[in-house]
Amino acid sequence: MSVSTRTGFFQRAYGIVRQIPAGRVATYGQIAAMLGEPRKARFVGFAMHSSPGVAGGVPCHRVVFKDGALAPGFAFGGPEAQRALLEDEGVGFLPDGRVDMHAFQWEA
DNA sequence: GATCTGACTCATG
DNA sequence: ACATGAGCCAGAT
Repeated sequence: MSVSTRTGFFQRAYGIVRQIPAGRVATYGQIAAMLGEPRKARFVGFAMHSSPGVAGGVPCHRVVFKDGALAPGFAFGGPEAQRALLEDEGVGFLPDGRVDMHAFQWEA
């Protein structure tokens, strides 16, 4: 039984998020789809909450809503901090305060 | 081990 | 355009 066989859905989610290059963002549903389970989009978010953090190799700040919006109130210190991190990586934001998915959504 | 909950998303009112 | 409901299923209590 390899680690992947474990229930560790979270662990697999981390694996996907870890592959998101800097200056790119992915949606929860997109990551879930990469796991082969597009219905578990919620758990991808949960995994981020429980994630070891950027220092742990999980740039959860690169994971956003399908709309390009950020998690309100649950992002590390607030969506503003998340936005700051993304902008620092070169991600552009729309006047609406959302990520420009049209230009920065990550494609495997 | 049943119940509740939830960083989502889609459909409907 | 915004609010609410429902579906999804694994983790926490």
